[in-house]
Amino acid sequence: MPKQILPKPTEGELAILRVLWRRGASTVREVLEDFNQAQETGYTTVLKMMQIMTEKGLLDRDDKDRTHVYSPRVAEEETQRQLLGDLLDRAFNGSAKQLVMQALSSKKASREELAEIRQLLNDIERGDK
Amino acid sequence: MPKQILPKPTEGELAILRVLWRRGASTVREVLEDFNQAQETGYTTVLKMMQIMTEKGLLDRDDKDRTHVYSPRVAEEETQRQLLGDLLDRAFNGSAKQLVMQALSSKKASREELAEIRQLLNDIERGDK
DNA sequence: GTCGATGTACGAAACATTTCGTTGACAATA
DNA sequence: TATTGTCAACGAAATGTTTCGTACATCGAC
Repeated sequence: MPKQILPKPTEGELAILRVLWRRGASTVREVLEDFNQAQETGYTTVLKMMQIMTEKGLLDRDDKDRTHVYSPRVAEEETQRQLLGDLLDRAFNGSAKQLVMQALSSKKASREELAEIRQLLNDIERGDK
Repeated sequence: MPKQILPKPTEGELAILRVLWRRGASTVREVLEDFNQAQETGYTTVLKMMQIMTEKGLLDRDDKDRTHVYSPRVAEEETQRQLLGDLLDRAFNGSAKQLVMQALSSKKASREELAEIRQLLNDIERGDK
């Protein structure tokens, strides 16, 4: 039983996770200040969410000092995979191809990025199956 | 002003939309029966959701007969684009490349599908930019 | 030690989503 | 016409998420 299933983060929870992934372990105030570049949010709002996320197992909390320090308990890639897989099932009928085609055609990717994707395609075709 | 912005469908709403996209215009009971292949749901639950979706503009309702007939007001591809773009911003920091790489590496796509994707890459590289 | 700033905890309000019980209209049929 | 089944409408309960007011503890400056 290598890994427990963590709940899918809500929209607000994901916003907090993104800050922690970028900054690393942080206090509530640090997350708040990062947030408030963009939108106004109250201190206790962020605190409460991070407390709930800790209960859910999404964050770890170091409370040995008075000012607690939170860190993400889930890796960014893991969460991306989870959310993407979820969307794949719920909106794309499980068709990865459709999803990728939409992502490529409707969104901007630079020439270098396209080349990297092409390289990945090569690896996949050669590697497995 | 060619097109109004429709709200992002919730999880339950998306499930209903998928039935309608697949079946075409349907009654509440038809959607319900489609649903109940998989999970048990009450009639009034589905009815209520479809009423709300109609209010939100996600569905059209033909109520000239006693049994109303609902149809999706949003195209499947449009909604896919919307949800994918949303996820791209919220979880992938806007990097379409990262998203595509995750989708390709973690999920199954057949050889033919990979070829199609490769073709699309060609088209993109040739066509624009 | 007192005061003000900063921190956590707690509980509830505000809001959205999902679920369903009940009611009254209508229709088919016995 | 009386009964039974199907339907839409309505309202409310149950649940989950987000927001924040308040209370209380701790720390540092004075």
